[in-house]
Amino acid sequence: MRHSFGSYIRERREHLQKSNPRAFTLRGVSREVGLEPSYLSKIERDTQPPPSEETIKRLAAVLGEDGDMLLAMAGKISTDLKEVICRRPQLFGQLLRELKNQPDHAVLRLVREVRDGEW
Amino acid sequence: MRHSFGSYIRERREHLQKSNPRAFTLRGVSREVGLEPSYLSKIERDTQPPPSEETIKRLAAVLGEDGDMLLAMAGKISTDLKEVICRRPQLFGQLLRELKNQPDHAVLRLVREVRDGEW
DNA sequence: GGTAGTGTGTCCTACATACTCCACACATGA
DNA sequence: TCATGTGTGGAGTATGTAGGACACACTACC
Repeated sequence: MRHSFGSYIRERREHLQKSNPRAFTLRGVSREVGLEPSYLSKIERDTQPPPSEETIKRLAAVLGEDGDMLLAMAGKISTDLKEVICRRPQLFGQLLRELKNQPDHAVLRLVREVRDGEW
Repeated sequence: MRHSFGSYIRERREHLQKSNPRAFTLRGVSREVGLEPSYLSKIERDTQPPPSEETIKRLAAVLGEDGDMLLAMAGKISTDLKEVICRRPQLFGQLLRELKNQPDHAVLRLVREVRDGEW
């Protein structure tokens, strides 16, 4: 992983700040997300571990980032995905371990297969 | 889910106890797993929430159960699977949400496809 | 030269997690 | 009858999680 959670958030926020200097200050974003500025500051500098799943999702929404990806950078998985797996743990466990070392395009092909119903 | 985590553990342990009365007492298993008997007792009666991932895995080994399944009953996912997903969160997120409502046999077919390299 | 807005440092807290420790009551066989 | 083994009850503890409160220093503006 090239970026830690915090440094990525900071980079993204500062990027957005370039085209909208007033809204995307640390204080602006923290207000929007519903956090204390000092807390977000510590998160962005990786002083503090990443926040909770819910907070990460709100943060993703405000920054226009993908929730699953941000959660992954925090080492977490969305509860709705967790439920999918927990409902059929052996089945999906097997599938995921099988796909672990497959290249992206192979997995993607599978996704399309299922979606387009080619079976 | 027909069973809670605790009641399932208890049932499985008592089943094994039938063919091996000395080894599969609550105290015997708790010693094997490395827990206090009172703690395991509370877990089996769902007084206490399920234990940690590591403990669940040791418990699964002692009881001859599938780790992923026991973890799932506790609402958890093995860290190795978590890592697989966190490495490519969007890809696997998409796949899992696509497969969420597919029947078992369809998913199983996918598993076999990948394993047998039919592509 | 105040004041408004920026990020940051330090301390604190409430709650959850993952257990242990010790005492107890009951049953069982020697 | 008494030591031994069984499950259980209640209390306590250590560590982690998820933040909040508040003061501070710097900058820019009027």
